Amino acid sequence: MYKNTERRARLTIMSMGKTFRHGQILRLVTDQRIASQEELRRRLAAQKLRVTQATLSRDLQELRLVKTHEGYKSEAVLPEESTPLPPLARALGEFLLDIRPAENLLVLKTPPGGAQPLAAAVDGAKFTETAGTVAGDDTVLIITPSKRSRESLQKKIEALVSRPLRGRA
Amino acid sequence: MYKNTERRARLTIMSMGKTFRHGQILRLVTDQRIASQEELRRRLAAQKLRVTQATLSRDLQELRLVKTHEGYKSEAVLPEESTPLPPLARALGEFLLDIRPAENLLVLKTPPGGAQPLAAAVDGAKFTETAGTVAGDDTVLIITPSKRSRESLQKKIEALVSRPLRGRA
DNA sequence: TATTTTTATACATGTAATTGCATACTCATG
DNA sequence: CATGAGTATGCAATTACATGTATAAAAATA
Repeated sequence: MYKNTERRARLTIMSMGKTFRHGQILRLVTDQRIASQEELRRRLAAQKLRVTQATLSRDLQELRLVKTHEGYKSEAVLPEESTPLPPLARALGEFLLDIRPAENLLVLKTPPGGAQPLAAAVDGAKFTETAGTVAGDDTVLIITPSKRSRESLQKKIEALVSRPLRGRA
Repeated sequence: MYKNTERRARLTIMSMGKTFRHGQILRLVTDQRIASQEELRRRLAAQKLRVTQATLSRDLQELRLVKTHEGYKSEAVLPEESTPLPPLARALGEFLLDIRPAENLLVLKTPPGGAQPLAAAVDGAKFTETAGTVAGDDTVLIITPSKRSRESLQKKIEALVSRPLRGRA
């Protein structure tokens, strides 16, 4: 199912609520501590997504989120707190040519063909500041919610660049 | 109604139908020369997949396979041709995972590969607020002239998402 | 262990998706 | 322009989904 659960979103108006809701659940769950399905229900309701606890129980199951002492987490990332930086540091070292801030945007320049892999690495790092990334051939555009968050992100990236990768950061 | 055992079981049954058939069609079509839907029907029937020509006509359309002098081919590898634009509401339902406002930009997140079709649908809607759109793999960036216009556009999109076209719980 | 809180499920219901059938449409030929 | 092969589509029956309600099961607490 979903995408089959997997990959393919169902083409239905009905699932419109479901697909988006799943995305929201993932977002809520990853940046804050949701202690119960009831709490999650309230959070969603606060943004006009009104469903019952029963539905959330099913959603969490489909999303394979499990409850831990710190809220719901993806079972996949449970084993170990992923390694966000190494891949990014390497990608930056290999591709980054320039960093150009622009208000709430951060533009990364690379040699031709380097944008996609670098963008993938940036995505993989899952910075909380990034609202999204778009990559062309030699340019990666990172969108952040505000100028402030862009500055924060920029510092992190610059730190990775100036200090070549070494063991875990 | 059937006795539901488990949600996953149903899904499996479902995908065994259409999804599996689609996979078989792709396989057959890529290694041999299928000259007609009737021939395809016979080939599938030979492996216990019995459906009518009408169904195959629909399948081929969904798989975006077009007929050429050498049988059915994926349109993707053929000279470009515009794909019918899915209505925005439908595209949103199928792909939209999250909406992230950022100053005068609106970032729409989708599952991998969903950005292009969703962006096409957004373009098709011809909102007066959009100055332009850019799409990567799983991110659609909509640029608007101002924060104000972004807010306006955001509301319109949110309305399409949270409120199904036809009444529903 | 009893009580309360939280999560999972059987069931019913409303919708949407899938598919076969019959038939219309298309296009190349004679 | 009639014919026939091949393809598309309106309609109806069937099947599958999503979700709420009510309630059971499980977990946490007292």
